[in-house]
Amino acid sequence: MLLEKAYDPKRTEDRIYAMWEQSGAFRADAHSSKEPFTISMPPPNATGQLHLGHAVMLALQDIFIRFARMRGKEALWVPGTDHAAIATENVVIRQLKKDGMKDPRKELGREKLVALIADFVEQSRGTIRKQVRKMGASCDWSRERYTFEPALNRLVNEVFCMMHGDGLIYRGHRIVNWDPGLQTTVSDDEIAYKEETSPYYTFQYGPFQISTVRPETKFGDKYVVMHPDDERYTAFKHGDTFEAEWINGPVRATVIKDASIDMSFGTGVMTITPWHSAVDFEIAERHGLEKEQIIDEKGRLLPIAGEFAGMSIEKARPLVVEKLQSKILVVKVEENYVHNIATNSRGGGIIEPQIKLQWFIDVNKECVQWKNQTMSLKEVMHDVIHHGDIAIIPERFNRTYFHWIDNLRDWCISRQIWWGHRVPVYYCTKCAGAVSKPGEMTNDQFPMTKTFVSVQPMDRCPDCGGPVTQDEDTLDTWFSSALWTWSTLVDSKVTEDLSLSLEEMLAKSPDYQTFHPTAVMETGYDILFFWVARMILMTTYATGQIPFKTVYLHGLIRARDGRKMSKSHPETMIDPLDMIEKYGADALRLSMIVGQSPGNDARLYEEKIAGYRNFINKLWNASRFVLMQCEAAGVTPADCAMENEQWEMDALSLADRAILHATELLTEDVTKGLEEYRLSETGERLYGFTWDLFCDWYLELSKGTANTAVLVHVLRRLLTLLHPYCPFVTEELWAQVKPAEAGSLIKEEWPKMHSDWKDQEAFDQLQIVIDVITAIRKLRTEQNVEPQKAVAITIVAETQAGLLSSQSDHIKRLAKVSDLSIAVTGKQPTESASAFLPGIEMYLSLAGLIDKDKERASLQKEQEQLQRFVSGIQAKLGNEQFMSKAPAALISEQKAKLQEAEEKLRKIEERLGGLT
RNA sequence: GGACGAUUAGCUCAGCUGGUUAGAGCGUGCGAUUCACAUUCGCAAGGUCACUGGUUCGAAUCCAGUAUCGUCCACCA
Repeated sequence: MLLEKAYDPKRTEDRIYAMWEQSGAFRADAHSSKEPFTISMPPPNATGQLHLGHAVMLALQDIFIRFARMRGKEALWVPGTDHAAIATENVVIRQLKKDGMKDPRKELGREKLVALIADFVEQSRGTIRKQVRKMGASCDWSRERYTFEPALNRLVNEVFCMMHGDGLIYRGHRIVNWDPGLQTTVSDDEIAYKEETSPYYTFQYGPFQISTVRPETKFGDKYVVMHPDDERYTAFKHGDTFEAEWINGPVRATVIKDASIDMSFGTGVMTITPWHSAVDFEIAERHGLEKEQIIDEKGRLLPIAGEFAGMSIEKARPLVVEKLQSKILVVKVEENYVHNIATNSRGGGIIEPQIKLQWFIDVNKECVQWKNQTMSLKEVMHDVIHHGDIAIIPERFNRTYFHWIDNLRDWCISRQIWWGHRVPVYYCTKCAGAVSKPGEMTNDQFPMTKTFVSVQPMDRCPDCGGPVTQDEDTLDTWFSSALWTWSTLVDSKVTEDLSLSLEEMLAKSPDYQTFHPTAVMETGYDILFFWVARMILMTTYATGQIPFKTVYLHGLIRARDGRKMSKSHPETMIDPLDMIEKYGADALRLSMIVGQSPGNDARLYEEKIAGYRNFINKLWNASRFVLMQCEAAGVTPADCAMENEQWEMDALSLADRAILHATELLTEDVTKGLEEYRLSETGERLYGFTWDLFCDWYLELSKGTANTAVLVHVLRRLLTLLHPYCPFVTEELWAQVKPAEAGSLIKEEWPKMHSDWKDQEAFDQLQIVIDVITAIRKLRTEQNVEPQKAVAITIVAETQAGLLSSQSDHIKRLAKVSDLSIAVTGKQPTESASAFLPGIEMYLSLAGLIDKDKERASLQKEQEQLQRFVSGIQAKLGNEQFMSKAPAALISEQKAKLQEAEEKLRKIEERLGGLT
């Protein structure tokens, strides 16, 4: 069957994908005796659209998993989606508001809103599934998971209870990042600082001058803080009080000395607002100072603001300044003060720090058993990277990771949104006022409540039988994502049995037993902290295992000009689905892999994708050529079985022996490259081999003298090696050339080396033939010989005459030579132009038409290059230090090169002398 | 303020543990259209490897510093 002239991915990809899926090729077996190899797919948001970030991750992981599968491992790639708590709730609420609802949370209530979001997710989840398939991802769909499914909820609750029991989870009044717009807390890592220019005010505050960009928070300020060593203020002692005229009348203020104050900044004095600033909060905690709330959760001023109460901060700010001005307390205003404001990276709302009662994970408490020691979560996280249990690629991210751990504060895990795993904690309404566990509450300004932490829903207080209420908060979405590598491997059925402990559930889950820890976690470096670090934290704690052995961090895909692709600049956006439609998934995959090194950003643009589309088409046409050769020879490709035939290497042509040798080398390089996760380099190697050696030389050389067995063998090998990179086209072509007994390529075994087929000498000899042909072509072009015109060539080659004679047909055909004479010795024919290779002289005879100027120019250029080279080597060899210190092999190599170059130079100079 | 990365051909990038006459793709110039492919083929032009020092027999590669760009972290009231 003859192939179409050009490859059409649209007629191939969906069909091939369906074939793979139906054949069960993606499915892994927990009871297999093969070595397991697992990847957990970072779950895309359930409501999302596939973007380039997903595309690159799918391409990389698919290469890893296909390679592992072909190498005979039990390869499992677990797909899934994320409920993306804040993001998803936002999307739905925004839509409801668009549809006319004023306050969806209030109007619908918790249950109805959550049900609506669940419906929405259910509907849109199918989109991403389809899109993942479009990329060719060979993941095991029978094991698809969802971060918010009941089984995972059970595990989330279980881990929460364990951690609470170990005192690693506590509830406390702490300063948190509050987003007044979204009405929820945000973790430290989700804060993005934005530069802003605002007026900067300096006020008189008693005997001091204090500065701020936020006058509206200053109502409750009654502490002035300065550095204990600040000589300007030695007159003031810690604890001194004084009276100051302030916004709403006189206040009594206290002097606090604290070493955290930067003396060189401004006046070196500041007032503090502990309720609305993390730094101030810490100072207040250190000195046991009072804290007062000034701004409410909606961002409005509280009664403490007096006449300003109820106003939004934006509205109050100028009015407060006005009032201070009227009291002549404004010392100066700097209009264009540049500072950073904290915003929520999801949604962009301005963050207003607040003291709130929240749930935290204690990262410093030493109570985790790890490697027979008791450590804190921080220490475990540090240990597994430090001791190489987990390797990060590229390694430099270790430093970033350690730095992050060093600065890590307790993780606030509660969120005041409804879409997510609910905090599994219950409060007795009757036992209110009683203290449940000592140390559970950290701030005794607030009343205590009897608290129960429970995996199973509770409705009665076990102590008094009174009614209980559940905690209103949900958990940070990363809490459940942090369990992903193993929670997805726990048998869903097992989680329904509430009598089982976590340990028992793990023991009863064959998938977990077989496939965890996973082999490699592949994700973008931008979520190293959010996710990778937290998986390490939670998984080591909960299961006693590391979640993965290798972390492969890919870079960001940027627009052609290096900018981040963003919705605000639609012209920079590349939609992977459009690109698949236009160029095919294989081309898109290659364009994102080759030229992209781990941890580094890479630019993508359409021409690049088109370039790889061309490559795919090249491969297609090479296969088409091989099939045509088989047809012409009356051979069925399926019957070709190089491996089973006893080939006498000597019976093969030079080109055959050389390509077999090169194919073995290629196989070695690709295998090693993929083992070492060097995907870009390996992709380039395959590209170059296919196009330059196989197509441009071997196929050309085989025209007229095709050895179909070798052709088919090399093509098969090439398809196999390329399959992880471009699975669709290779699978499609495989069907045409595969051995009769073979199945689909996805299940094919990775090639084994055949050292018998190595023949370095043949390869080197072919290289000489290639060089001769190229040199003749160059001579032709230089001498303006018309492409169709056949020429006469004389070759004088002392040692290689035999080789070149044996290949004279190839030289004649590929260099368009009609009259080729090859001799061991001889003189330059008259009326000819010359070119030289080591030990080989080539003369193009062209009676009366030789352009001597061009020949001279060409030879002179080469002469110059050679002279530079020769003098470079001579200097080296004349250097005693070099001769005594350089390795012997290098010296003899240099000597040989020198001799070769000198000889060639002599020939060129001889000829140049004859030209003048 | 701290850390990390980048700087190699017009553009986008390779170049692993120091020894190459520094590579690729795209683009450019010239030429080619029966016989796998114009999504093609042939030939060519194009680089003092950001700069300054150092280590070394030898540096694009290792070290130090400088400059420019980028990213992350911290955040100053």
